Amino acid sequence: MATGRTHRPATRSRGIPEATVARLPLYLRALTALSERSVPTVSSEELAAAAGVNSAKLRKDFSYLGSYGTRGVGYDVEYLVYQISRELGLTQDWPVVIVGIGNLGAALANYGGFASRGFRVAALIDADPAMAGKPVAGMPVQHTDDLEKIIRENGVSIGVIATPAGAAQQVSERLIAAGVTSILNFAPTVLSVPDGVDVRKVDLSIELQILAFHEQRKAGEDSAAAPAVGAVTAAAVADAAARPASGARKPGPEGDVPAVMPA
Amino acid sequence: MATGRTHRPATRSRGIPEATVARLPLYLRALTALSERSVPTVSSEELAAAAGVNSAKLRKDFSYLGSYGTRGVGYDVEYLVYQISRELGLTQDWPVVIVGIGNLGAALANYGGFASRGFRVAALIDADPAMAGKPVAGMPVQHTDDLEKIIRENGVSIGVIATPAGAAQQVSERLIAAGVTSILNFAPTVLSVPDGVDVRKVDLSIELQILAFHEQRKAGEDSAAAPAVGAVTAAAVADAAARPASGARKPGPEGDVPAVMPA
DNA sequence: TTGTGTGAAACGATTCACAGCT
DNA sequence: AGCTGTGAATCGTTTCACACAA
Repeated sequence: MATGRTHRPATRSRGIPEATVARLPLYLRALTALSERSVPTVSSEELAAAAGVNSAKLRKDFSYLGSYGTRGVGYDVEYLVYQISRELGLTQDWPVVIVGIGNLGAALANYGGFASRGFRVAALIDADPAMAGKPVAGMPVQHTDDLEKIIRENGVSIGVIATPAGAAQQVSERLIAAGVTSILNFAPTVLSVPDGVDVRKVDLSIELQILAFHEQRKAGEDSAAAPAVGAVTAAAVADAAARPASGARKPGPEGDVPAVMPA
Repeated sequence: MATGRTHRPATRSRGIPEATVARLPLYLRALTALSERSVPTVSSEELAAAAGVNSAKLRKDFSYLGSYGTRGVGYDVEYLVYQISRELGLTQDWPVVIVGIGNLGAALANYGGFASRGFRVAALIDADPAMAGKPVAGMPVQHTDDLEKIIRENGVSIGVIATPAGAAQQVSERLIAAGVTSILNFAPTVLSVPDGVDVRKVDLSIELQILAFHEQRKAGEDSAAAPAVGAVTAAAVADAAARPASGARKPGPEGDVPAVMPA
């Protein structure tokens, strides 16, 4: 999961729970697919299946938006598409800049999913002068020097950071100073930003680590108390030693092998 | 946030809460940085700041792993790095395949964050025969025909899907049939998989939509009851009309403009 | 004295189960 | 008869606040 930064504490009585907001895009996608197949109505059961959630949750989610269904019938697809779009703010145009046009930045620039939903890539920005002017996704890459100007002239309020970790904090500061108030961060760093700025983080390696945790559990279960552990990385074995100097220490729940991971 | 699929219901008394698991990689990264600067110990306060969480949460999280700190002092960095790595299963080697070598797949293949943490890209797989043999990230792309063989020969249990949406479900079925039990899905589709298989989803456009929601709120607040809405997309205006046929209907909490979004 | 470890309280999200509308 | 909308019960997560160990 991408980790969100603290939001306004949902004081406003009309507040939609954060967990619900995070699912609206999911419903929207399922509804859009139905709409394309010209399906006029769906039941909460059907739509929930398409979105991969259970129907009680979906109905509760929709209840925060208002009463958009018809008892005994279901939801009108087109109407619901519009209501959710409006709630998410997708009925307006969001110009976005992508900073850091490496492999990932280029992938993002080419990603069709943005353009199709109210987002418009207003500019691609990179710090490498050699990149300047080169076309990526049919658009010339611009140099970081012009970042502030680009943000202001295009009225950009959402920035995407796809730079190396080292540059991310500084880039975020420049974006924010120029007027950006929402950031999607792909760099593996914790950004520190002023209040009022939203940051969401997408971290590829964190997702894999979470999978590894569950994967490890499965392996451990399949073979009860058996050995079953896969090959240990060379680095982990090589770099043994390090352990706190102090004396008695409760062992971890699963043994206490001294070693250190690569990094 | 990436959306996780249902996991085993944490019955096992020794179960670590899912929310905690999701933060361990964050702590690990912060600790690794400290380790590189040869910092010997950290307090929960310092580490929490570095990881972007509050210290009570961090201490509670660590308490699920065991008692690895020293009262009055803090945590031993190296020791904690090892304990968390072990808990996450990163002391073993995880071969991973990436299926779908487009822009995003190539970006993932080149992403250094994998290799550095127990993950090894075992193979790159693509359905396009023209890609076969081409080197990406120093590795020849292999054809989908050999998918099963590759999975088996390398003992791969984690697969990354970076194909177009249309191909994702079928790819996931082949991966699973060949022995994969964890999938990281970048395609914008809900995968349906058998019990026992973990799926995590990363969806770029969903993250942006969540940001747009909050961004919209900010705009609405700044200008009280003023107009303040940005330019409406041409498509949204063009495609008015559609609305459920039925009569009386409670209006949504925020008006009831008839229109439909692009898609 | 300092900072961990943890019960207990507060909060938020999910699920249940059914009243009520169509 | 069928399916939504929603209070109430449940479950998981976060925060509080302080006893206790170094």
